[in-house]
Amino acid sequence: MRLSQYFLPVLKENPKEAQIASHRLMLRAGMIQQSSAGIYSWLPLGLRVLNRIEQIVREEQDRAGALEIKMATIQAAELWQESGRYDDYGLEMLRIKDRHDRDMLYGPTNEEVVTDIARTHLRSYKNLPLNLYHIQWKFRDEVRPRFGVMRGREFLMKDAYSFDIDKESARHAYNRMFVAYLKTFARMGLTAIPMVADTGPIGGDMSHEFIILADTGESGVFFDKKWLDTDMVTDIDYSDDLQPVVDSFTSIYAKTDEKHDPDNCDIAPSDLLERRGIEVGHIFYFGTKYSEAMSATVQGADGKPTELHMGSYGIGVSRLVGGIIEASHDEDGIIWPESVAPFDVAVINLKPGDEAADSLCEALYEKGMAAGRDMLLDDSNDSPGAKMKTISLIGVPWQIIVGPRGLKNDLVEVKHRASGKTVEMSPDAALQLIETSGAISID
RNA sequence: CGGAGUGUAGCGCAGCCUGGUAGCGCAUCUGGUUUGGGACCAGAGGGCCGGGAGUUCGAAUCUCUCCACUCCGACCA
Repeated sequence: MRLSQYFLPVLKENPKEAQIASHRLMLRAGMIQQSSAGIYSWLPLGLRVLNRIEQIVREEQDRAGALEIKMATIQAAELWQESGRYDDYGLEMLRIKDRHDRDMLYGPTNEEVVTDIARTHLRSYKNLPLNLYHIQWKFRDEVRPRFGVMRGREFLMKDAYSFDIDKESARHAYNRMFVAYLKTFARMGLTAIPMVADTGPIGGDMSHEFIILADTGESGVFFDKKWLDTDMVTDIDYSDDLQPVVDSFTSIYAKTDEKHDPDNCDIAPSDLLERRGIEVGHIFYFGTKYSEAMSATVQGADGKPTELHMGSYGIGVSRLVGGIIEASHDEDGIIWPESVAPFDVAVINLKPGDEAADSLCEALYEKGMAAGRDMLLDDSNDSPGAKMKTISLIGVPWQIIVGPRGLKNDLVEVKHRASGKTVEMSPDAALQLIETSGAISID
């Protein structure tokens, strides 16, 4: 992408309403624009990041054996009346009437719809296990939206729903999602700690929240300091027995403040840390709560109708955009992990109009694109200082700076955003770096 | 939903107390000069001062009333 042809409305000044870093930086980097309280439009740069995060989530769900569907945003009230939640859910649910005066709603979650799909098509235990997920916009009419996309009313969520014949089998589904979440968040460069959590209004007895640590987080959490040194990357294969992996992670103390009991906590006070955190995922098993209410049964091996055992597994996709920024930024702006960055490499032409600089930038840009990298070419006429500020603000991981200083010696400068390191190298070496971006060090 | 605030140019703000022709910085446009960390000079455009109703000769300013947004708390991917 050429910056001169892009839509990147960066702000020099801090919007007054943005109190936390991620909100402030998303507005300043031109990623989002507020539409109304807790509702945002995603501008080109923000959408790139959102899409990359969504894609990582999708890939890991697919690898874990879940199947992608897409359920509607608008749902009929009847299904919710059947489950009993139409009256329970409260004012958070946005209720709508259609032209026939039928009660509809904008889905805040999808248990009812997916259970309806399951009961329609699942007839035998031989159809199981099954895990269906979708990545769809939700609406919850929060009392107090805040922190930009971290607590919006409209938000993008991945929600998966597992169907099994019994609790033991459901436990396997739960473990697969547990491991999938470890892999998903690790790919985004996050340390997301699985914590024993309250099950909330949905109920159930097996639940973990995945929480990334941040001072601005809304959840109070208590955990063993061992977590800070725990490697969250797991390369276990789904064909292996996942229980030991899950056990090894869940054996280290970590609970949200709702579940933590200071008088009944089995680790030494000196090992216990209290912090704030951002909930980016939540998995739970809720048994037959919905299958019972909605008569979702299959025929078991004994020939008798058996209620489905279900679990649901959410990831706040749009919230992750803010969460990653909270975890990774400095005074100059965002520092994107390479896996979710909107662009891989920025080529910054500090002397546009200069024939040598122009042609070198073009060559680097074109070759980078040909190598499959997402390139951003800053071919604008902004001052050098403004260019450097903008590129740092939007957090492109690698910057190739082309200007008169280097040109004299036929060199360019390569800057690594995360480390702040800058080195001079030949254009060929820079090109090689582009092609292997992330795989080599600039030391 | 309780408490506290804010609405004036695209963004950030002043003016309001004490009523009298709408201001500043940034951004934008034109011309010129610049070019290694948010450039400089000269000029220009851009506003129903959140909406409505009052008081007044006269309202951004005073009164009432809606609306929107923000912050602090209780609730949530």
